[in-house]
Amino acid sequence: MNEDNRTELAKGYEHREVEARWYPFWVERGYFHGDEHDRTRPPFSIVLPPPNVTGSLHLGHALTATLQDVLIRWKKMSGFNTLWLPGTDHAGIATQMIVEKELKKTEKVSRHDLGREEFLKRVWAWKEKYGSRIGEQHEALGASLDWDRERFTMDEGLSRAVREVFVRLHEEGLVYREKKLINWCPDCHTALSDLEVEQKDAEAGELWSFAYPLADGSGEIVVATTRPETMLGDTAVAVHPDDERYRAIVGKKVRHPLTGREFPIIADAILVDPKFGTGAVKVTPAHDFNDFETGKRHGLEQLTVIDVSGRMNAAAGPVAGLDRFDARKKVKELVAAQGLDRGTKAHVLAIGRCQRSQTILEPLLSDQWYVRIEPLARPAIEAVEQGRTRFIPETWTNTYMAWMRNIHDWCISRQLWWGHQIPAWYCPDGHVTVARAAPGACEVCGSAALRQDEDVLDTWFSSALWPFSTMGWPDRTETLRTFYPTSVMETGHDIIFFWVARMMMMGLHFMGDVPFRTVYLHPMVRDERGQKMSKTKGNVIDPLVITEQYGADALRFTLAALTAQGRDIKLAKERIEGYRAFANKLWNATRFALMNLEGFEVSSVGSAPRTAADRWILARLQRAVNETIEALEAFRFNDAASTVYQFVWHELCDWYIELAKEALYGDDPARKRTTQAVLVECLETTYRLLHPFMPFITEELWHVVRAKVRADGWADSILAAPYPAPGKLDEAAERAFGPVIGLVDAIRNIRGEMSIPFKVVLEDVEIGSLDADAAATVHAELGRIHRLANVKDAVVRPAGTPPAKRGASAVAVGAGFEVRVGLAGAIDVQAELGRIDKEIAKLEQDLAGIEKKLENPNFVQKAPPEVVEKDRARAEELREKRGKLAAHRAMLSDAQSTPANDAARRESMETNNPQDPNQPSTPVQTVMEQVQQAVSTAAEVGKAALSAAAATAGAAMDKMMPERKPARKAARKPAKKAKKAVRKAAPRKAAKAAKKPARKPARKAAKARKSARKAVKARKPARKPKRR
RNA sequence: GGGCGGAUAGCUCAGGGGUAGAGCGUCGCCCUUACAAGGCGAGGGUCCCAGGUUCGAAGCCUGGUCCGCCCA
Repeated sequence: MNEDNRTELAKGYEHREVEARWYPFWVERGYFHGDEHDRTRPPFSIVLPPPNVTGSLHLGHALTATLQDVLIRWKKMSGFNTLWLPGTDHAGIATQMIVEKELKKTEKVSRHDLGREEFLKRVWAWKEKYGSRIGEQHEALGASLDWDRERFTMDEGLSRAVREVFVRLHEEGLVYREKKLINWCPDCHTALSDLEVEQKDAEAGELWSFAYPLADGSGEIVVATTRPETMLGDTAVAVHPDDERYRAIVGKKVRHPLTGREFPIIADAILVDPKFGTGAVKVTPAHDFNDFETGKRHGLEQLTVIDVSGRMNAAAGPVAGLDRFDARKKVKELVAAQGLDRGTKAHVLAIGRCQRSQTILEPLLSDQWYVRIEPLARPAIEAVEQGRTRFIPETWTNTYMAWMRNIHDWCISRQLWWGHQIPAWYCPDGHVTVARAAPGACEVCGSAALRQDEDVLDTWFSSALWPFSTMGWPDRTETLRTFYPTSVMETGHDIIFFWVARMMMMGLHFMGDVPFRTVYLHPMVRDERGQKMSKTKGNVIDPLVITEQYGADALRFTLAALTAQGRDIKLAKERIEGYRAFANKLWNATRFALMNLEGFEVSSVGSAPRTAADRWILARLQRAVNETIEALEAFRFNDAASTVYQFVWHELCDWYIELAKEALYGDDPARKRTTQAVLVECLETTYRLLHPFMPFITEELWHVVRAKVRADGWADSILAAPYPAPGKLDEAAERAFGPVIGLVDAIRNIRGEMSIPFKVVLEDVEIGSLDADAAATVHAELGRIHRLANVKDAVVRPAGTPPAKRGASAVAVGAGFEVRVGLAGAIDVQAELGRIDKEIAKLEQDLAGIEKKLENPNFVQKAPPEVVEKDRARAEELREKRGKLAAHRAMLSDAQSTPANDAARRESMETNNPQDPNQPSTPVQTVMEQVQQAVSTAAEVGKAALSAAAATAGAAMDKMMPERKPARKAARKPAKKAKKAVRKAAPRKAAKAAKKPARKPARKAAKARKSARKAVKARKPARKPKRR
């Protein structure tokens, strides 16, 4: 590792080089290892939701990995004994299908050609080959997984846990085998659980009616169906018991027109809706779930007419051997031929499809294994009711509860080869022996001729055990003792039923405690058009592609920043680019620091006291730390990310680094040293704060700075360093610096509005209307103000004194300060006056709104006193500001030059030979004339620049001068900025309470304006287009 | 059919009874020696609609429209 000697950085952040360096470093030093013997630190554990072993991670997995790694790294740095346990899932159906497909393609063989044993060998080989990709992807993302504990659901240990659970549940009567109607996929040839059935959006189908003749020849009864082929399996016709139309024929028999079978007309209030169709329903107990239940109620025959492949079987008589959909047509023809067709109507219906193959499922009668779920669900409901496990976002609690309370027995057998073979053995007499290991003899008859059940268990059956099977259960391991229950289950909300609910049930049943204290369900990641990512749509993105292009830190930060509660994530590459820029920003901030830390060592703390700027940034840092931790604790990843982002970019970089240059480039060694110390403290703390989100770059920078400042006391890895601790906020320091920021903003704004380039030094600047504290701060920080606003020799008036009144100036009135920028000869006084009038009018409108509110006795009496007080203060602020502006207006008005003077000035400008505008120290008066010329010309050509061409544009300018854009809002905007500055400087609540200039009118006035606008807009034909 | 969520700036979205926010994009200026993956400044809102509660509603309640998702 060469990280310890480098003390310089490349000009831009190169993620590839940096990211390659650190993962091996962390792994080799064992930072990811959870210590099951450590009882000194509190445990914090997460089990990684195991991805499908033969799959490849997509961005949903990247989100999972990111959020969990954020939690783990944060907790680890916060002193917890962390464990993040990785692993993969054998994903029965999916994997088997992939391998079968591949075998068909490459070797042109089916699994049946190979035989079970050989096929399983192939799957294992496949797993070995592709399973490693998931590891590489996690590595690229920086996931701090404890690889020593990596597990696979088909490992011997986990398989043992599966058998143990199955056997115990069987012993307890909670696992049973029964012949019932199940969802069958004719394509995958397996049973599915209810959850694996996808109800697609309503599909267009048709409702076909036909008549069953009564067996006694006394008439007919018309029934309707969406599945004509199943009529061959009909064993009853049902009507509603209260239906007068059919009362007389209930109990009679009908004769099947195609097979001649006779079966009864029954009355059933549950199945039949008399208002639907003819009010008579055909009943097919072996091919419809409702009919199955009806059949049980009435003791009807269950006649299976469709086989496991979806073909009509021998019992289907005239259509035997046909595919079910071909049979559908044929049946209609045959029935029509007998004159019994009673018409077809279009009908929209929901069709259940196989989650894997999208094949239309067939309800099929067969022997399957089930888990009796109600006894398991009850404790899982109670645990959540009692708050032993809580859901975040909370809204998922309802979803969980609703499903748990309405849960059906779980069909767990699958007619697959890839999976945990069911530990049940059958003797020739059909007795079942369930055992942990292959039994020698049938437990009923002692027969030794045993055959193991060929089916395997639902993959989710083994996943349900994941939180404890991975920790060594059924043995009572130290790992279980230390890390169970896990702290957080973090996964997508799409598997709340499949997985979360089942883990709850199994954990409670076998461990006697919930599997996790908190369930955080994250949103789904969609593409930038909001579409779900899927292989069929081809919009699946491999995280490796993104990490390669933008860096893992950028991807991680993006995902965290977009993870707000309650909405899906639309991932756009612009967003990732933005956060890559953020990484670069931090990189360069560090680069700047390194360039200015020559000779500085952490041990050599500066002797000069900290300045207001120093105290300000440290206070802001503490606030960022507190807010980040608060957000993390509430799983508000987006808030945490944006807090750090705002601090780093808009406070540390935009302000403090610029402020620091004053001292760093100055010649006061003590001040310089203090500044260096503060800068290092800010950066170093930022790295730690940011580390969980951006592990690579923070580790890199930490090491470089550590070497530069010889901080031998720092940990060997940032991951081993403590997370920044929450602390007391220094609101006084935050507030105290407000005027400095406000002033700089105000002057910059005047520059912007008046089109004065930064390079032009402002030589006539006066600061006033400060209170005593602010005046002291401004005095002390004047050098920095000069630098940031490019001002020379600004005059600070004594506390309480406004700037001197002087014409041809722009004035900004902010919260607690007033600044006058002299622009002799550069101001269009008339326009400036107009602007001020407008501004005053606006102020008055705002003021009127507030005053009206304050005059309302209801408001004053009923609103909380602090709200009233705030409005009073606001009103006072507005009045004060209005006063100042009015004074400025009067002064300008007095100084207003006559039209003749203006003309004379223009005249002289034309004949003047302009100086080089790039001369930095050109007096403002001269430069301003050139600027004006340039701007007025440029306004026409759309490109304002101080160019020689503009300067010599000559006579054309004369016409344009009057049209020159006035310095719009020069006074108002600084106020706005000042408001922002106060916000920046003060805590949000304090900022709210602080006096601030008002921009927004009271609600009523706003409403009035709104309706006025509305009236105007109403004339426009086009309304705002609907989103989406 | 039942349930849940969403509708806020051009886009993507935070927020949530007491001054409407961010990122990106747009416009103007600037290659000011940490960063052009940058700096400075600006513009941009019927917070879906209609009622109601309240001193005060974008937020709460009721109803509606549209869009998602889940369950049957």
